[in-house]
Amino acid sequence: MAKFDLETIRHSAAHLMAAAVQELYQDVKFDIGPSTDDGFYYDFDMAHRLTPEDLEKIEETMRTIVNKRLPFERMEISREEATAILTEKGQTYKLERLADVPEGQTITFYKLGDFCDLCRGPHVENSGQITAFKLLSIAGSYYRGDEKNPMLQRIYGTAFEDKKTMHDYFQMLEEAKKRDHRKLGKELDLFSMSDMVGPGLVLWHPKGSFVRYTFESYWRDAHYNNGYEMIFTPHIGRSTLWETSGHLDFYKDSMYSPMEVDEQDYYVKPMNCPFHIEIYKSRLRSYRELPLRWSELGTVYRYEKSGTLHGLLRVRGFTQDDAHIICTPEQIESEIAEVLRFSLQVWKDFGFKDIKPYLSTRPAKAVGEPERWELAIKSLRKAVDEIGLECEVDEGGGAFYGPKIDLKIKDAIGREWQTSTIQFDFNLPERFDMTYIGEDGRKHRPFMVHRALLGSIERFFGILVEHYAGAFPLWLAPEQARIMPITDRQRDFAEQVYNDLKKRGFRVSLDDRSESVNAKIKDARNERIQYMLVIGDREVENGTMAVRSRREGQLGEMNIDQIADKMRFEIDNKVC
RNA sequence: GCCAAUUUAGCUCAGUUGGUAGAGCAUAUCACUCGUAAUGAUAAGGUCAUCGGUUCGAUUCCGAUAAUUGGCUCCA
Repeated sequence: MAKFDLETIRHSAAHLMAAAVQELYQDVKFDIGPSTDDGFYYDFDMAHRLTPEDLEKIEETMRTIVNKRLPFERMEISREEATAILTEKGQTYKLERLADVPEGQTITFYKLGDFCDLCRGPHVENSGQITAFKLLSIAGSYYRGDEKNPMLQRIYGTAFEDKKTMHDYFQMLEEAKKRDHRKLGKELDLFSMSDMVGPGLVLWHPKGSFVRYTFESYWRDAHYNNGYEMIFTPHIGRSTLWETSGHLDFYKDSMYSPMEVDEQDYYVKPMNCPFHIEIYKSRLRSYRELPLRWSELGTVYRYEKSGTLHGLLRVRGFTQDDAHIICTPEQIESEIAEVLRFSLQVWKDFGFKDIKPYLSTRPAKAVGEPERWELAIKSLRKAVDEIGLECEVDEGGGAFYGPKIDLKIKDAIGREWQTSTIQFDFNLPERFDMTYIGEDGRKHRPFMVHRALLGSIERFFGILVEHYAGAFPLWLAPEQARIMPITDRQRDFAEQVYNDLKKRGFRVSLDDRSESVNAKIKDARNERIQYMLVIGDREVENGTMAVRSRREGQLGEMNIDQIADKMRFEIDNKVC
């Protein structure tokens, strides 16, 4: 059992780093140096522009401080004293941070060698107890996270209880690097982006498109089977639509500029909702036809700031697996429970087992009647309870237009991704004056819920690639098996096998290149092909093939019915 | 958008302290017919991201632009 918790070690390492930076650059002004989920950082302001080589120097200095085993000394001082010390040292950021400390709270400084810092603590006892640390990167960061403020230089580092744990962490990072969907996307020929087309706009290659086509088909079938209907809506809409929805007031910066047609402004859609609402409003609606569950794989375009784009995970043109549920207050509870259940089923089919819901409730500034909010939140809570998952609650974390549940899923190497979202909207039904005729013959305002299971198709695909490390399960794989005759003598039989498997509906290829078996195996491995069917003289004679599975290794000789049954089982059961 | 770094062949990368470039893989051709992670030979392939400046001369130095990467911010 470690003597100090990880947070304490990391925070102490941040101080250690700050002490080293002070030793090297005398004019440095300090901001804050907290621990994070993966390590720690410290923000500095100084004339010198840090370079990667500086990190080595700083690490070196940190090590000498560690070797000196200097104590972390805690000092309680008065506010006046603290102000005096910080003023004398010219630590302007720290002075502002000091002003944030509430009146009456004890003010503490921690001293490590010559470095003395306003800090709540706690820390390890001495610098010798920080045994495993590494500086990772330099980044810019706005003071207090506000882009109007000056940009400080941030150094990221990490620290662990011991060297072994740190080693494991870096191994995980290595693994993540190997799985990077941008790297695999190129290697496996799945997708690309082009300068000519524009940043954040994805080109889906045939293999990536096949995977997408396959899971979209699954998605459509699943939706029809779960009581949804499909709709299609246009990519552009007149400005009046976006004025009514409020997007032009609140969201204009993220929308592509309008195009003028017949003296009217048309905008490319950043969201599908207004179109779905217009379908709803195309005629008078009765309570008898509710709930309506309308889904669409709707492609939207948002002008994301250039610096935020990241592979498939953050793009400018993407397809939402959108759906809107329009229902009566009485239906809300069961509808929400059903959406949540449906989401979990979908995630399980893709091989994600670790799922965690996050509930966000009413913020201070919100639209909609409080009773509606209450009913909505109650239904969300109840749905989570029924499903039996532990839920984290972010009080006041909802959007101004409604509360929501987000789902976070854990991938194969333990990273969390925010994906599904189930959001109430009390704003758009008002703005568009959506109504239905109730049992009482009068007009009522329906409840509307936005919901995306996969989030964006692009982002979901990126996550899938990383989750499977490029080796798609058989039901999604663009190529399920490759037949490899050893020499030209087996060619006829190999072709026969190829045609037979093809006829049975499998996605197979025939590698009849004039290459060695070794070379063929190597290439198939690199392309993440699940089944390699090697055919030599022996197999021709027996009417079989030597099966090598990516996951299970050598499986020995099998005839065509056996391998077909095996693959069919894996496909039908979505084995991952 | 902001801070920083990067951009050389289809890919992964060397390289030139300023005299227009090189490897491996991939590709093509030929030979080889092979038993579970690379058979060999030959050939082809580059306005060194783009535009401008300095210079006798720029891929190299300087500036701008674009894209990418790591962060910040943003993600009604």
